Amino acid sequence: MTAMDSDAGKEEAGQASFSTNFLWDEEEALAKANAEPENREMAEPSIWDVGPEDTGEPIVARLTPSNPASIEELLEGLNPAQKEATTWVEGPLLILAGAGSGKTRVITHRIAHLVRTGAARPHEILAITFTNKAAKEMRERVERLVPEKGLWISTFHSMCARILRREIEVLPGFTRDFTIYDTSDKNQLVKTILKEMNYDTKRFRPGMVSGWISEWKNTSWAEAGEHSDDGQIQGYEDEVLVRTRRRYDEKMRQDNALDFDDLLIRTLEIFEQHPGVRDQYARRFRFVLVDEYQDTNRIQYRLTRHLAGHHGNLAVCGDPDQSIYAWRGADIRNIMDFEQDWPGAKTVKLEQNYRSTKKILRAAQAVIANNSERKEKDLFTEGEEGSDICVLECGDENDEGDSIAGMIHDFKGKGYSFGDMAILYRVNFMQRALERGMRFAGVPYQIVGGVEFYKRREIRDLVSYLQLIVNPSADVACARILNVPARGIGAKSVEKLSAWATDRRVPLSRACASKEALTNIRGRAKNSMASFAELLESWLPLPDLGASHSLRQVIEDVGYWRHLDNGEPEAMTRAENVEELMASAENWDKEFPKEGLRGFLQEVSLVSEVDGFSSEDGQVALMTLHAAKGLEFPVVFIAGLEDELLPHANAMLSEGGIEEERRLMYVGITRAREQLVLTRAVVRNHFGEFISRNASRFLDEIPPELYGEESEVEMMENALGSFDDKSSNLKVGMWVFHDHFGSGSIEELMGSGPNARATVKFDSAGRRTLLLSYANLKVLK
DNA sequence: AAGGTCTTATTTTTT
DNA sequence: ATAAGACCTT
Repeated sequence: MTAMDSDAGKEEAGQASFSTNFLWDEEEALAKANAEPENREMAEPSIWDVGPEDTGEPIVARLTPSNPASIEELLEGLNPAQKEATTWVEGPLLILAGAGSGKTRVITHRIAHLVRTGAARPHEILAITFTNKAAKEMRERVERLVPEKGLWISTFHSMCARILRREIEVLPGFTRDFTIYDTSDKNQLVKTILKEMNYDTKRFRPGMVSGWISEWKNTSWAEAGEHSDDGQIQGYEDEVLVRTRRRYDEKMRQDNALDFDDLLIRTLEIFEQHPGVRDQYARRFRFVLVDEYQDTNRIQYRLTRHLAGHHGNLAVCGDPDQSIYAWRGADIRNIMDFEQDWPGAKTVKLEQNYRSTKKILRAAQAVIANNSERKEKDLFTEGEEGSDICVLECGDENDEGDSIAGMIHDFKGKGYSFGDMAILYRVNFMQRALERGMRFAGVPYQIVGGVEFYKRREIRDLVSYLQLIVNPSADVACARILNVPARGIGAKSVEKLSAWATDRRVPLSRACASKEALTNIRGRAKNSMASFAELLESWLPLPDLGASHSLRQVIEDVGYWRHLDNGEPEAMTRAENVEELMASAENWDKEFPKEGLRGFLQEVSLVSEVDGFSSEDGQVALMTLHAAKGLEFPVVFIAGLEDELLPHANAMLSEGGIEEERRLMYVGITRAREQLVLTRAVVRNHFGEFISRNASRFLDEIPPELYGEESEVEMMENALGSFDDKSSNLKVGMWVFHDHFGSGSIEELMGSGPNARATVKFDSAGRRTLLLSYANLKVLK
């Protein structure tokens, strides 16, 4: 409480010092921190605990390597640049790490070096990664070098969630039992609000509005704060958006809920309004590391600033050429301007690539060289020349899947294992056809990301129950399961209940327990709501009894098994998923017995399935190019190399869009160690329509001498086979009929054999280019 | 209130 | 092509 009280009058000061001078006045900060006695009770250590405070002794005084030999050993096998980055102790450090240059190795060794030299105790180190998977991997690798526990290795989001669990109660309305709303919870809430405010949900689609809210938070809020849109509402659309957003924020507070953006924003708010709280963390983390720094946004930048600004012991690591999240607010300036931002910064470039063959690296560099705004770097490898890059031109998306599966079997025969290979693609919908190809050819595969486990209906239902148990204000969760399993509570009844609750600013779950709220509701719905309230009441002790106990209780009390056993074909899978959730809850209780249900829910909200990916499973990995960041595979396929797919059509609309797509291509190519296969489909089924597209411009950017001769051959072989040559009897100017597009005239004929295409001007469907083997055109004379 | 059929939008990328 | 939503019937 002391922190809050003494900070109350410092709001202005906190803001001012932020905008004028980022680096804190050290003495002032320390004096402030020391004036606030630490009176938080430290219960038994748990993963959320902040741990012992820094004693304030200078770092140099600590440099007492207990075992110089162990440091020698640590640095063995590092190249000079890697060694330099590893052993740099104090002050800002920028590590510009090209793809495959041993970046993770440097980070983990750097952490080990800090600990082994005595410069830092493990709990004084904060390492931030981009995904939970990367965090997990880094933790494992560090643990091999530093057995001590207590390091914080997490994503920005997990770190903030963790801080907020302790600190959020300084913000009015929130309690530490807050719920994390994910994207679909958020969409659900936005939709409810749009309806409540009588806006047209067709014109203002919930997904689009919540996207806008997110963008607003990461730009306007980040620049100008809470009131940045005051007085500048222009036109109806603006008004709808702004009013919806305000209601959304209000509702989030009522629900005691935070979305992904809020996790960062609220933490920042606390840091800025309550410097005392911030100081505790800033003093504790004497060394801060941020990985994938090129993909951090302005809010994350400011958080970093708050944590490391005091001592300046900040090491960031990244590669501007791999910045692929500008669409999500990542700001390349963070890394580009690092040296100006942090005076006296040391810069180390890691330019030796240890991953890919010469040919693969050359291809990657040839592509990325087409980007204009770059920080020059000279990536090189002493590795082998390697195999040619293979380009496969396929008939359609199924053909693409089959061809890739075929090549996977070929590679398997050449000594690669399935787990050595990955198929990357730009958009998730491509997954389906590729999956089909794998299944057809008996290739074992795993999808990384995509439709996530926690998004499945049965999982969401049960998680919603648990969320509601911990946080009775979580209306989105409540609305979701009020009638699951079916209890006879229909839309009309929910509407009445929620109107009553909204009027009184009372959570839905409490409304169920109110006689008054139920007066207008009759029959079965009324009874069900009342007994639902009783059920909730009976669950009050659950949060302290562990995740798996809670889950089992819920399943039993609501008869969830019976609900699942409804004769649907998916019933089995759903039951299996529930079993899996049970298993992960049990596992959680075993691993973190102190965390209980609350910790489990946090884990569930922040950990995606990408994080569960393991390369040792002997399965081919299927994932988007974005999900592949940070990974490497001996064999990489990149599918869908078509213009408007990669680069994606939508990306071309925004400034710098093409360049970001090119970086995405670069990321894809540089995932490959030995073999790279690029595929494209001439025709692709989109929304049930066949459309043909040109080869990606990025293919032309790879020097032809890197392609093998076999590329062309494979192309023909794959495209041949099943199709007859139907081009012979067609001529320009002929009238033809197409089953889908109707009648039209041939404007142009291209290619031959299986690749023969015709551009037809249809009477109603416009001009289209069709692959003749598929189009089945009938001549009308 | 629940279950069926018809219409409609859906596809960038993710913590 | 599919899934969610609207709309209709029981």
